Amino acid sequence: MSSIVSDRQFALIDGNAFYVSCERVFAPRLRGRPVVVLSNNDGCVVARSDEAKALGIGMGTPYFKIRQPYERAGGIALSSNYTLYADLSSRMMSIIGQYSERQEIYSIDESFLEWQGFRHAELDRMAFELRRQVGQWVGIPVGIGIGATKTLAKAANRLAKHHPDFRRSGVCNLSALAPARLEAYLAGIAPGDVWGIGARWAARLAGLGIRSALDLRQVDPAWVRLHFNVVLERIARELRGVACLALDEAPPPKQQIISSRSFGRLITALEPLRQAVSTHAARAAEKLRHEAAQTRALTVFLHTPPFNVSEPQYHPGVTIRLANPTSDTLALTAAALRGLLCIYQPGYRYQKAGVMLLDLAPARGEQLTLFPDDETGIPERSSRSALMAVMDRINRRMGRHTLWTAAQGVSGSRPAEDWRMNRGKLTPAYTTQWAELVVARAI
DNA sequence: TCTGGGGTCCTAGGACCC
DNA sequence: TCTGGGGTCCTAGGACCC
Repeated sequence: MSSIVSDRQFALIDGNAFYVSCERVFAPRLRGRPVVVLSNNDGCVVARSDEAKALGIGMGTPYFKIRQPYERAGGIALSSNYTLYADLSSRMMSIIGQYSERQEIYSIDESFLEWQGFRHAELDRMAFELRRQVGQWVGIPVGIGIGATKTLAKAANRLAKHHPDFRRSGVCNLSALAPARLEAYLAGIAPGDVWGIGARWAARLAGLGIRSALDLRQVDPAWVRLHFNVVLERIARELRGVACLALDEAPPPKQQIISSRSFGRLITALEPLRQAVSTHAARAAEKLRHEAAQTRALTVFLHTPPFNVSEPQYHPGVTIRLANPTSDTLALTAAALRGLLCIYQPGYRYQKAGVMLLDLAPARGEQLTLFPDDETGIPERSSRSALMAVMDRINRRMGRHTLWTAAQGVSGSRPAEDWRMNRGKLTPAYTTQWAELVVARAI
């Protein structure tokens, strides 16, 4: 078997409990202990170490619900340190990229590779070497799954992490297995654990007698199309080894950009909402320029807390069309603040605000109207884009809060951020701030 | 007291066009 | 006796992902 040269194979490489592993690189005291990383505002659990999983901590659990027993059991909780995770991610991804001409970076901790024309023994050897190298160079443990389709590679990755036959090596190559063994492993995977199948579909599938990935592989794809849709049909075909999902090497241009945050406390007054909306407009505009794109429409929205039924609920949103496509922070801020005035109602306690940019287009070759609108007078366009370029450069070089708009508010030498989120358990920016580097001392 | 943020794809139905 | 056919665009809603 292992001497046969394979046709195209997909590998899925991902970091185990990635955020927790990033934290452990620089804080050895976290090793061997239950550790969770919390979402923004220290709200929900978004990453768990094996030890935390063993305590029964579920993914997405609101932290306040488990905090007391968890901490009593010696558990540690940390705020999300995205600066650190993004930096370690890019180091990990560049190592992974050395192992194939074709790589898709699928998320902050997951990457697909495509391999063609290798013997299975060579595939396995490369996978082991990759795993060893990422472990040694970045300090992140990874799991690797190999299969004939992306969906099978995902399933293999799951087995590499959870199944006793593969957990020790951390590598699972489903394509190298005899059909009967492959089917035996697929029989042990619940439909809801297959990539692309969520809780809703899993429940409906169970009602129709589909109780494993193997069952789904064996039903007629046309039947799946009839009872569900083309998305699930593709998943069923992929489980049969028919590749329906291609490797996406270059991410397609974004279709929308969102910036939003829950507040650290509920807010009723207009001024802090203006500051928050201005900050979201500025962040969204910065992302837009990073994409080399412009927008022709922007939505502003507010939310009252969705979980407290005794409070009056209100979640308005308004979309503002722009006469000229733009990526100018000042123009987008002005439009967003106009939108805020349309939807703001006093008397509610707001929990969240955000700005979405829709209808994006590449920055070059845009259609201008004959008539400049108030915020982006055509004669000023080129000096405005030069201003934005300078602002982005300064903020990249000197730090995020070096230049900002007055509408974001001022508090000392920073934006006001009265609405700032809670991040009480934040670890240092170990790899991106000189002042926060780890110092090793000889004893 | 305390429940994240940022995305994608597909479908159905209505408006509108030639 | 009896009202075409084919197409696009937009929106809302539903499902999923990490």
